[in-house]
Amino acid sequence: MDSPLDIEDIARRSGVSRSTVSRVLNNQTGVKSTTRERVLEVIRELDYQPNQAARALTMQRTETLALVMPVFLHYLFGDLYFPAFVRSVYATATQRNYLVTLWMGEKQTDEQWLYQRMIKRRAVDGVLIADAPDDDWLTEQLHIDNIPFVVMGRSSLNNVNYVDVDNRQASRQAVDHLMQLGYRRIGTITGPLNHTAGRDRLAGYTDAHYAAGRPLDQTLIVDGGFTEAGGYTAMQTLLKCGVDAVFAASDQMAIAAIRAIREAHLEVPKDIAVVGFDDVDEADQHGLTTVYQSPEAAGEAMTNLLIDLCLQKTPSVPRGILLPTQLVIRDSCGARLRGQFPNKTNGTRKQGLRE
Amino acid sequence: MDSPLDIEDIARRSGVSRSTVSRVLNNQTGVKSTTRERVLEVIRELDYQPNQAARALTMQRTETLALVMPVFLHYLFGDLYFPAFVRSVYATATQRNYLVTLWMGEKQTDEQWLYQRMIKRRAVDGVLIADAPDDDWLTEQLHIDNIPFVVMGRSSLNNVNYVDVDNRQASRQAVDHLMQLGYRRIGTITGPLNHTAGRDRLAGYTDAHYAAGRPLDQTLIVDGGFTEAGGYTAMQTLLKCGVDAVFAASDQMAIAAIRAIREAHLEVPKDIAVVGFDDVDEADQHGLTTVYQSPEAAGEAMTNLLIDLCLQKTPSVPRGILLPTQLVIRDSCGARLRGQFPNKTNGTRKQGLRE
DNA sequence: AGAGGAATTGGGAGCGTTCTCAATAATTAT
DNA sequence: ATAATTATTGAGAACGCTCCCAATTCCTCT
Repeated sequence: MDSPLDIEDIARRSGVSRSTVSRVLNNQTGVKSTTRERVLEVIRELDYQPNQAARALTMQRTETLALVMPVFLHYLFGDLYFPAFVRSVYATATQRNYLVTLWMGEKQTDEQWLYQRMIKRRAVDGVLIADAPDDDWLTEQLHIDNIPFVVMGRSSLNNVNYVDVDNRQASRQAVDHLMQLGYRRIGTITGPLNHTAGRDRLAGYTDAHYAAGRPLDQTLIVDGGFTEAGGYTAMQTLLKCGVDAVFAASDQMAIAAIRAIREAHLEVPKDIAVVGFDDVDEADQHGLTTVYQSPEAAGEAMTNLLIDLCLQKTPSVPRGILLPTQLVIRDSCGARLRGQFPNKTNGTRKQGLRE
Repeated sequence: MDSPLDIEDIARRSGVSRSTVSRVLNNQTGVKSTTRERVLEVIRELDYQPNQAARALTMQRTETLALVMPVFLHYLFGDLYFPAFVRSVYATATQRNYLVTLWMGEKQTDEQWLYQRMIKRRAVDGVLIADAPDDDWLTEQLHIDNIPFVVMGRSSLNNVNYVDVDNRQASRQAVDHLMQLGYRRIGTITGPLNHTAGRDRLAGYTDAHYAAGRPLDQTLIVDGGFTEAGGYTAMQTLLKCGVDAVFAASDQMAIAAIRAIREAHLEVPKDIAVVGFDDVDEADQHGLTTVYQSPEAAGEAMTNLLIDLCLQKTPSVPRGILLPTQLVIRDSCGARLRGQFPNKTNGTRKQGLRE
């Protein structure tokens, strides 16, 4: 009673061979429907499930994914993006009959250990990387060992499968929006330019200018390094150049910029309009117009892509998936002040982005 | 090259049989040290790790644990307790060479699916339950299937392995503290009494009274249901009874109580002292004296207990582990106001609790 | 040197599946 | 009715490991 059932038990009880039971289990064709019913009945009655290890051994496939998370959890769960992302990964994996194992290494040694334990031992079929570490030792290693993986965020390396939001397109849309509202001198606070997201968001800014036939003023492009402090000082620089609007490449920098503007005794959006990127939780409190990206869509896309990768053994050409975004109009861009977007779109989102 | 190495490869390369390699792998005795070195060298050189599925199949042991989390992550990660707990579980498991798979079901159907996929298929050896659900279908089922598991929080059922803080002792200590400070009429806002934590914390309150030879005034015991709203109204009730101190069975209720006190134009701690339980993040901002419990200690204890359970096949008598706590003195109890604990203990913790 | 014993080593079975292929049963066509 | 198909079923091997036990090697002691 204590030792679990095996496929032979089911075979005996239903008067067939284990081959037939196996066929029913994996619902393959070529089993007489009456037989199938009988076997299914026994399986249901005994609540039998095939042994994971045995199945993995023969099939050479564990149907389990690893999810690599940023090292520091408290940093991680500072906003609701990651929890939602993780949930989505789990939901999608579950739907496709996959298990997910969290990879949560602390020190560098843990990383090594986890690699041995999860990858080398073939405890998982593939890896989801939720953050792209700077020295992508992991990425490198996975590549060498030919293990399927998908990273979040467009990688500068090619040959890497990734899922990202369409930073360039989204940024362009944000800047277009400011232009439509009539702003003449639009500055931008960029992320670090050795970072793809930083570059892509700047590219969107320049795209908008080219498309509008406006010249690019290099003095209006200031690096904020994706940090609070960087955003603050960048804004101080921009204030000297006389801008009437600013596109910040992250909400964190945008919020710092607003602070800098207020401290210069100017008003947002009356004197200077601000648009951010990310739509973090605080964005709403600050009335920040920004670009929303869906963690659910990202998790779903990554997971589906990875599972597809795991299932086909022939290594295919790497794919990059760009997810759509949504501009969330709140107060900081001045659209409502100027009577546009009166109160129809009142700064909420999430409708329509995912169908 | 793409197909991973197997034990025979190592055997061939080092000129021994797979039995010997296996012995080296599991570092068993009875291998000549020169042979062992040679094999080890080859293993290191080829970066070989034994196949997880094959090993699990023969050993009847996956060396993987499931960690069942509360369903709603955003609720979960509202404070830093769970992240720290999860980290500790992972660290401990890693140390003992175990993998951890997150069990994160959304709907009831997911629960069923996960049970089949993880438990019935024997994908894990045991289960850690981070929250005790009301209808413990899971607990019940694990019991039936004779799967090792450990729950967080003392269960009302027996035959269950659990780890909990010593709620009773800690509460008694908190109330003792109030008594020592000279408070005469100490009320308590309890958790739900069909909840072991609720009962235990009330028991600590009564223990303190008995030990001090003080009679128990039933009107000073009010149920707050572990909720914000419950704590608030409970405090309003207590205000009518004229208390000079209150022990709330959770910080959430304590903070609500403080609000109620202030709204009655009274001061904390001058007019009424308040002590809470949990030491949530907000406790510090509110200057709340409270009982700290270590998520690291809990995670470590649970994980070690579970692994011990998994390793011995003979079902042992269920064990309950009670963890120590620490009273964190801040302002709300009035100890500092009254010149006690001047500024030596300044409301920090974590030192000394774990060694 | 030879026997006795301990230290090492290797071969075979088994863990619970799936998959291939041959065997059998059922059906259809002649 | 009988051969020719086709649908269904079962037996055996393989997946990569550990464990048991027998075989071999190496010492040690007379």
